[in-house]
Amino acid sequence: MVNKILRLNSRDRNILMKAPIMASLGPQALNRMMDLASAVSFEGRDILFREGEAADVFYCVLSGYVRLYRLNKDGREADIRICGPGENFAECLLYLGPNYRYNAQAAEAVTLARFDLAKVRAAAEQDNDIARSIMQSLANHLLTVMDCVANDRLQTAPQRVAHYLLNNCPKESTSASIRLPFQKSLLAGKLGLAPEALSRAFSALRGAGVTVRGRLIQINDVNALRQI
Amino acid sequence: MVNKILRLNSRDRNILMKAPIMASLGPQALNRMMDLASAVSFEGRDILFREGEAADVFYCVLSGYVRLYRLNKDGREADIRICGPGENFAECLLYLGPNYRYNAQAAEAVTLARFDLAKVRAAAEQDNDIARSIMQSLANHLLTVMDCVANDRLQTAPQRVAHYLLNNCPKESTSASIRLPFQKSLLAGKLGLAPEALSRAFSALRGAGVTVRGRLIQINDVNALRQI
DNA sequence: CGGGTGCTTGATACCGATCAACCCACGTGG
DNA sequence: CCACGTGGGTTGATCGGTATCAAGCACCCG
Repeated sequence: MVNKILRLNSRDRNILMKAPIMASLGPQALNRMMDLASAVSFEGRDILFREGEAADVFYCVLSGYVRLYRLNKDGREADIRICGPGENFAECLLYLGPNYRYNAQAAEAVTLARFDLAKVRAAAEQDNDIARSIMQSLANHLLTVMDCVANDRLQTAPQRVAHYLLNNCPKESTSASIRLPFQKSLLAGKLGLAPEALSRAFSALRGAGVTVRGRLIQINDVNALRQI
Repeated sequence: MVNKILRLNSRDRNILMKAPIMASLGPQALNRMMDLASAVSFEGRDILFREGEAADVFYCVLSGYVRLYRLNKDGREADIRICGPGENFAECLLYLGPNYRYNAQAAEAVTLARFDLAKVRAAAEQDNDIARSIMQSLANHLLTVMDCVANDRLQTAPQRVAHYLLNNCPKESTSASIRLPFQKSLLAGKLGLAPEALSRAFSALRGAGVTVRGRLIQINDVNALRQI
């Protein structure tokens, strides 16, 4: 497992500064947070941490994708969230219990910024900018996950896929083409589907003008998708 | 619709001070927040607000239960969260867009504490205690809703019910009896089930020593429930 | 060429939603 | 006191959607 902890190189620093949790900070809060960040990378399938382990750091993705998921006692997995570049996770532990509450796995090779929970907690106490940025992040994640619950409970597989596509194509366009940023099996998990169900959902959407070849998705009629 | 806005009476003040979002505050932060609170009550089935409406206040439940839910375009409803006494909701809008993101309905007669979003936001900027308390609340809700996603995706109806019962009976007990604090149909929604499915799940749990009469639930063997 | 891996397709089983009927407790009014 | 209506809950029958299992396919890379 390749996960040496390093200072951030200048390219990673640039990426990190554009991440939402950093971008809204004033200059000195930004410096303070950047000083707390270290870099770490993992290979695909590496486990970053497991549910129940002692939590001492939270992460912000610089490149690649990370899967947050739970296991039931039979060993079945359910994805809770997929985190891509600029997204942070486990920051909710800043003010909660001492253990991780889900598993995190690299879906591919990833580089991450690492933040010591205790140090960021201390920084947030002293700098309102940092506290505000954390609250924004928490509030955003909360709404995202609430959306997820509502979608799971209200939408069928083709509707979830249509919804995902609409959220990932330019607004106000009549047609669009999208390149998935990750494997279809990952998208399936994100949408709460088995890979087979995602495949069938794409077939069902062919009738609505959706063409799939590999990671490329052609949408002929965006409005037709909205009717699904 | 009975929803006159009043100063809190002394009984409501006592309840509110014990709510998690207030209980962790130091004395002057507590006073500051108590001064911002006003009281409002609704009858069962009243709508507190709808998705998309301009959001100017968030709430803390003093008595009764509130349903947060979404609609799909066919008008079907899906509950996102059920809030009981001491719980607050819509506080995530403190640092987000100007509109409510879900509907809120009184499941029965309720009394609520009302907080002006802008005033609390200003208070949080000045008082770290308040900011910390909000972060704790957000982090808690985030984990709760994440649990909800994982449970929806991993558990069958009887498992969800068993899980709910276990979370609501004293730890380390061999048997227990529970009185549901609300209607079964509300529990069904909370667990992402149709009322009929909840009813069937209870029947299925009879084999595991669960007896239901009205709102009273007898659990003969807590450990048997854990095996479900 | 051979063997992965990711994806698709088909057959089947299961779970829960839905619809409909019924039950029961309760309150109301004749 | 009883007829009636209402609301919450249960039960049964059916349907639809998705998981699961199994087989086959396409592509990449050694």
